[in-house]
Amino acid sequence: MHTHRRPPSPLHGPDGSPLRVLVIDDEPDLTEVLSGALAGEGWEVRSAADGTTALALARTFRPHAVVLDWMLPDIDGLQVLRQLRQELKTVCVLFLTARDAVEDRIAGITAGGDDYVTKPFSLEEVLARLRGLLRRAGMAHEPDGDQLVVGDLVMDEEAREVVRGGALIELSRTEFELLRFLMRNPRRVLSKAQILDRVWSYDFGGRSHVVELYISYLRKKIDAGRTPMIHTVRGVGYVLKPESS
Amino acid sequence: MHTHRRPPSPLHGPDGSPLRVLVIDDEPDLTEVLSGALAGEGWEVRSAADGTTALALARTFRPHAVVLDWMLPDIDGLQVLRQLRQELKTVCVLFLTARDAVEDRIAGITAGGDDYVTKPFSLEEVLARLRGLLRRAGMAHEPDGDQLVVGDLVMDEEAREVVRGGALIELSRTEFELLRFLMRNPRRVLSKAQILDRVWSYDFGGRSHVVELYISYLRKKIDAGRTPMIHTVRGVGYVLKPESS
DNA sequence: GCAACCTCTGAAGAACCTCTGAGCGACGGC
DNA sequence: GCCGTCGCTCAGAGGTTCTTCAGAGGTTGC
Repeated sequence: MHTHRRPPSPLHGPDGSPLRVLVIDDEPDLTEVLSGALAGEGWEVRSAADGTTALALARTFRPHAVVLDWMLPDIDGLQVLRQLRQELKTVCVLFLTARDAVEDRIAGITAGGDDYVTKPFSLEEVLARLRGLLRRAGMAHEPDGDQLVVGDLVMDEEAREVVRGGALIELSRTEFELLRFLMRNPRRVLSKAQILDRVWSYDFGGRSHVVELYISYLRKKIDAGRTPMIHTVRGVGYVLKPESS
Repeated sequence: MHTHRRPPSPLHGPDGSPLRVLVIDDEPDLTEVLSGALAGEGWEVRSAADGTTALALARTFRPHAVVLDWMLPDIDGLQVLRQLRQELKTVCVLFLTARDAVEDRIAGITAGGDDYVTKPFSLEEVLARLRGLLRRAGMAHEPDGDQLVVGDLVMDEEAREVVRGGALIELSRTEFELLRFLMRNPRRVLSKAQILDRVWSYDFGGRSHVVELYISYLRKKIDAGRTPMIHTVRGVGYVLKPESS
């Protein structure tokens, strides 16, 4: 299911070992999906459903990154964070929180280099944030920094800027995430289901043609009056590729 | 080019070794956040929760700078300072004190080149003070001195002066710190949470739209009638960037 | 103690984004 | 070629997010 990306090339940390991530969440479905996606990106994944198990596991697994649900059955998220920090000196933590739990004071989290994502989130968002954390922590993920390039189309993820042939292109949030997903998988046909799974939040009941709609928005902004880069593969999905092929 | 990319790059002292800072504070949350932020700026960080531990640690760790809470469970801050001074000849000390605590006594101390910040403080404030101390002590932090430049916008941190296109701009304290944070991260989208975590004090329960408000103040002063440099990225945050993109 | 200034709150309105439904067009099989 | 299916796009409702105003309360400096 999650086989996009050159499948089994594991990511590597600065020490040469493959990058390890620990997913801590008590909703089995969510854990499943997250783990799958992360594994598909080349991470070595483990998961735990509560804080105690997680901490025990972390001791031997020694993850480079942790995806941590703020609400756990046993221990509170901040506690887990502190413990983790104490035992592993360099670890990046990405929190998952309910939208209105932000008020519960996650203050200071982002200042310490960590980050958080509010539910419901899209996989793209989680993966992107994680990449950002890693990059900032110096465990280079992609060597070429935060520039995504396909043909004359360039995306700067940090600045959230997209440029084609020198012209700056304004994108909405969803448009941006869709394009990012396409650009991360150039020359590869992505099905609408795949796109929906990655770009839209996991609880989206999408019955309608959202993907087509947003593809059409993107085309208007990106392909407008130029040689098109977004191609439809009838009955299968869409591909993004530079003209030359 | 000019951009200060988030350093995985450690800071370096005059002797070439990475800059070391020791955080001495007995509130775990605060220590956590401070350490995280400092590490994120490229410091090598250690922390201690009381004076005795701190002094022992300092002996082997030999920090270039120390962030020291005035109120410690065991020894009094002044004592610690004296001891530190005796064992490390060149060390910069930044005190953390309660607002109404013994300002006069501390005033004497700062004469020695050290500095202090009163609680509750913002991370920006602590980090900036620390940079100032280092610079004054000759352990150059940023080679280009204390000028922040983004496009035609210039900030002199020491003088607390901001100029755009030749015109001097008056800013309140919060406005200044917000702008400084933006200017330290040009062309990079900062989320409201990040801004809140850095610019507002750590104990701020901020429920309302303070960030938006202050962004609007800044815009009125900085972008007024010019090509805007502060841009909203809907659903994500704000970016500061010079026009030429 | 007063004036000047600053910070934050609440609320209202504006701007913007997302998704739905529907109609039309394009493609491919027969 | 004709028809059915699949894909494209329009227009708009509804929701979310941003902006700004006006003012209360606090702080600072005189």
